[in-house]
Amino acid sequence: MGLKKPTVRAAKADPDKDAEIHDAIGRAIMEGRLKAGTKLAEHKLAECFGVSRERIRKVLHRLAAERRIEIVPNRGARVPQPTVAEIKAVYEAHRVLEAGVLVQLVRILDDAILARLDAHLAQERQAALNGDRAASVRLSGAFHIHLVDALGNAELSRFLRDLLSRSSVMVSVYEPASQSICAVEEHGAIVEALRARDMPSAIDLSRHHFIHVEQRLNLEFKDEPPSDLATIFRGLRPAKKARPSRSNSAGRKAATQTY
Amino acid sequence: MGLKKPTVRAAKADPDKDAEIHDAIGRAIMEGRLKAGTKLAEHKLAECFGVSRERIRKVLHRLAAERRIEIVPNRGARVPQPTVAEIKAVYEAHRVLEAGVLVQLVRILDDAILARLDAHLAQERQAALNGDRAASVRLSGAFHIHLVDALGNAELSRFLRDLLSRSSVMVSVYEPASQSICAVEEHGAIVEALRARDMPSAIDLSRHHFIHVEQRLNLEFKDEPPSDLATIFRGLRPAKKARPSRSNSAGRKAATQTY
DNA sequence: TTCGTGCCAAATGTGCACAATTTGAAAAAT
DNA sequence: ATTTTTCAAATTGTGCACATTTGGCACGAA
Repeated sequence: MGLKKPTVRAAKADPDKDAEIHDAIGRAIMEGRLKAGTKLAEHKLAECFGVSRERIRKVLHRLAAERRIEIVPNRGARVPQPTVAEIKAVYEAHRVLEAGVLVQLVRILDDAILARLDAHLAQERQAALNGDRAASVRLSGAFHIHLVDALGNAELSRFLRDLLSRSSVMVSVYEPASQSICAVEEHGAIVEALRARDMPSAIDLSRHHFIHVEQRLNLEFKDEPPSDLATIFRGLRPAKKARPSRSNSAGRKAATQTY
Repeated sequence: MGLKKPTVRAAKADPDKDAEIHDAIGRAIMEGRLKAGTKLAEHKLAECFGVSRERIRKVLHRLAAERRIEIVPNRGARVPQPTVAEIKAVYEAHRVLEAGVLVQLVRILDDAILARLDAHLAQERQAALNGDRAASVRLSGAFHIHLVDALGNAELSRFLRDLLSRSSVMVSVYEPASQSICAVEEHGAIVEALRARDMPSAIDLSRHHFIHVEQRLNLEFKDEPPSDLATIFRGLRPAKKARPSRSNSAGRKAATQTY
């Protein structure tokens, strides 16, 4: 068909195609394009991505193992619709984890780590000054990732990412009062407490920070209509009749969570 | 047992057969019967359990998603052989998590929780008095589970269980100096600090407790021959030619981890 | 109208056959 | 003797066909 094909007979043996689809669905959930409660029918997705049904099936089960979708036997997969209690549990888990992280961080803190955190804060402040809301949201979440990653512990980093990927689903159900710009200086205060090796203060600041974030959530239930799969995953099919359309329209809307 | 069969024609539609196999393999890893590095061939396992290969395949991929085995494409599944660095990371993660748990636990602590912890300590002391080593080991691990579960947070509880299931693989590779009876009174000291709402002490006691546990690990590499699948999963096959052999020889050797 | 019953379309679960890849070892070459 | 090449057996990956289950719709009775 085209001039250049990575494999002459692309029909078989695609080692990272699975990952591609996995990411596509995962991102669609993260970014709120797939509304909570939407059914993920196997053969519809297979059609959307132009692959066989079993490949979709495998990806779906993997996503379920990661708790990013829900599968009930014989009834298919859906985007989860978390309850208020579950949301609070995720935020609490993040809060508890971060307290432990801060305890350890005070012990191993060095100038390099502080420098990285300072650099990140500078970025956050700059974004706030520029009024760049998308960047603010992104950087605000990244702050907490920086904290865990500073410990260099793969287990802890992975757990935090799990929590973040789950909380992103939640903000699409219980929409946050998004006008409140994330409190950059709350992050700054935590870093200052760290610099002073003041562990109790750091923990307390972190705790209150999370309480503020939680308060911003609007716990009114938002019942949105399910999404249309074909619309969402447009342009990802490996070129059947329509052109591949280089300009991927996905990724426009950034994640809405605010930390 | 043999008189009643749940489904007369068990050939199809077995909703919890998957879980059964998943648990069987999972436990075999946890209890150290499956040595690190052992290859988990799909065909052999299918034969062992008397089911089709795809069922095994599904279970294997689920175990891989839970990070309890490793699957490399086209090369099959193996029981992981964690490095020293990975082991230390798991222990550190547990330590960091428990610090955060203690911070929160001091805040929400009430008499009911303290009573449960006291009851558990009584069990631990009793087991130590009786010289019941198996019970000591089991209860010693359960103590930390009690701590997280006291928060009533499903996310945190699940994460801790993940960590425990992974560290159990590790002790089978790097054998602990098992003669050292687990320090019951280190657990007791943590509870006392909690009772006094002395958060810094509780964290410090927990930290040192983990350091002691880590020191008990013999980080000399132990290269054991791979296990024989047919031997390990004997008596689980749904009776083909050989007798079901009611006396299950498995489960003799308890988990060896010591907290 | 409302509830119960039964049937049919659609979606999910599973076994099987075949394709593709790895591996181990024998054979060939340096 | 050591390295490279080749090939076959074994193992994993995948598409397809079919079995099973679910959910809704029509139909009829209270």
